[in-house]
Amino acid sequence: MSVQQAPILAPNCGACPIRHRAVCARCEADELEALDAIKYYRSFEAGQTLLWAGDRMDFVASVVTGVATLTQVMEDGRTQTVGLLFPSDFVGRPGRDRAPYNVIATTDVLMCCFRKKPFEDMMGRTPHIGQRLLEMTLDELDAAREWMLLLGRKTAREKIASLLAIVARRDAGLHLRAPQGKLVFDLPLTREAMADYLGLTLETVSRQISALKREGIIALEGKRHITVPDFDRLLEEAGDDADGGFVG
Amino acid sequence: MSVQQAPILAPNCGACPIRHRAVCARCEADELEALDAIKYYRSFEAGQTLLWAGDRMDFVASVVTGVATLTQVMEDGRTQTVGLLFPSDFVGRPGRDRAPYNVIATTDVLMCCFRKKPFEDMMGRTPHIGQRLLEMTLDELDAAREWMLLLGRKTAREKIASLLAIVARRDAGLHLRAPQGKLVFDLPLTREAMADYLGLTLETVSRQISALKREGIIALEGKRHITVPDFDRLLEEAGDDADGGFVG
DNA sequence: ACCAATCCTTGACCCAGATCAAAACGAACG
DNA sequence: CGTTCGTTTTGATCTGGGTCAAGGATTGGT
Repeated sequence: MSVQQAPILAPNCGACPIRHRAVCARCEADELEALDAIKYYRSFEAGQTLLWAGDRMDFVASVVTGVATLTQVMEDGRTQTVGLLFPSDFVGRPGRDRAPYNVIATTDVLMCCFRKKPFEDMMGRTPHIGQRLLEMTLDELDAAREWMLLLGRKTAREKIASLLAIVARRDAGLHLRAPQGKLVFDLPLTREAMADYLGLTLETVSRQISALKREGIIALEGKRHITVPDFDRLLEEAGDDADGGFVG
Repeated sequence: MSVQQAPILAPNCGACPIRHRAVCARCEADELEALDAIKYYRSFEAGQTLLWAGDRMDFVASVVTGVATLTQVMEDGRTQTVGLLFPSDFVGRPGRDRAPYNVIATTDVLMCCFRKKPFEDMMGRTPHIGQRLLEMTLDELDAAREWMLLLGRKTAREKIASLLAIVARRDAGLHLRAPQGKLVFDLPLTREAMADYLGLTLETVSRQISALKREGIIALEGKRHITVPDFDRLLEEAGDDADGGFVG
């Protein structure tokens, strides 16, 4: 929770949080400066809850490094993760002041924060930030709906393959283009966190990962370090059509 | 598909599509007029596909009467509905020109359409329409995430109860407040459409509805007409906490 | 080096919901 | 009115993934 100096922020964090997701071509120098003036950093440890559902939220932020989840919990404890936050993803909603979900760091996380009031003022003055925000929200909506298909209709194996494909893509440097061929990355989630995102139990996650490994679709070294020899093959297992899913 | 004169449009359709969802307090008279000038109506029959995924979409629209679904289909035919559109709901996304999902009328539907170009121009001129659109998109995102919890973690019975609760609420006149006590409405979906939305098979949907009926939680007359003697009881079955879910 | 705490894997068994099959119910139509 | 076609219900059976239980690995603390 310590406030700290900015570390190496390229290429994910400039002054402008909007730029985190994709370059905001129309961000003017003076706008960037204005944002610069109100930003601050916070870091969190793996496993920490950054924010509880219902908490007052007086800032918006974007992830600089690490991965966090948005998670919903029923009274009886059943848990569903409804979003994954990678570096460059945005948290918080202008105009709303309560967090709707638990936000949990699944690895160590560094966030770039802006107090909400000045950020909203800023939004009012520079309309294309609002436009960019609408676009990002539409992307998230598409991602959520893609995930609904996964939760409602995919098999356990397809679910796992889909998740691996998404993490691989995001890890491989935020390109929108699907990477080809061999790919190496670290899983930023425990088996349990994967299960919560996929609507499965951790045992099923473990079994399916073992199966994919046994069949040579992935290789793993330790519990978290994954090698995908043939990314297209993985996509086939994911049951995605053609373009292989979303980027949200 | 015929273009026709405006029927009784109160309270769902004025000139301003933004007003459909909730009153847009800041819509000026001249803005409403401007929108009026570019709107037109289209009607569709139950079962008709209004729009195929991938279609070029040169308009935005809002539902005036009837219900439609947003549906995703995998190559092998597995189908998942990712959104329900009730009267006052908005379709289409400024800045994107392809429909991402099939849009299917599940009852006869009347849409109020605006050609995209003029609508976007209009948005550029009146920034609070953009703000309202962002807010509506955030609502949809919340709804999608609520549904992810349902798809990932709820039992078949809870899924059915949740869907009935949502339809009942929307049908009962678009109040945000949960209605109390007795409630009567018509299901705008076939068993199959319900199954596609809930991630179930139609047989399971049928069985669970029969079970709820047998236990007196609902009564039905014909296949579609439903009476809920005690709405709070239904909410309990839905497994929602306190406020009982979403409005999106 | 040992212990405790996490996290992960694997096995045995079970059950909610899928699948397969058939019959009942309307509504539309000659 | 009988026929047809789409929708819904119900029954019988199967199975993917959940549940329960036992051990491994890995890490960090003392």
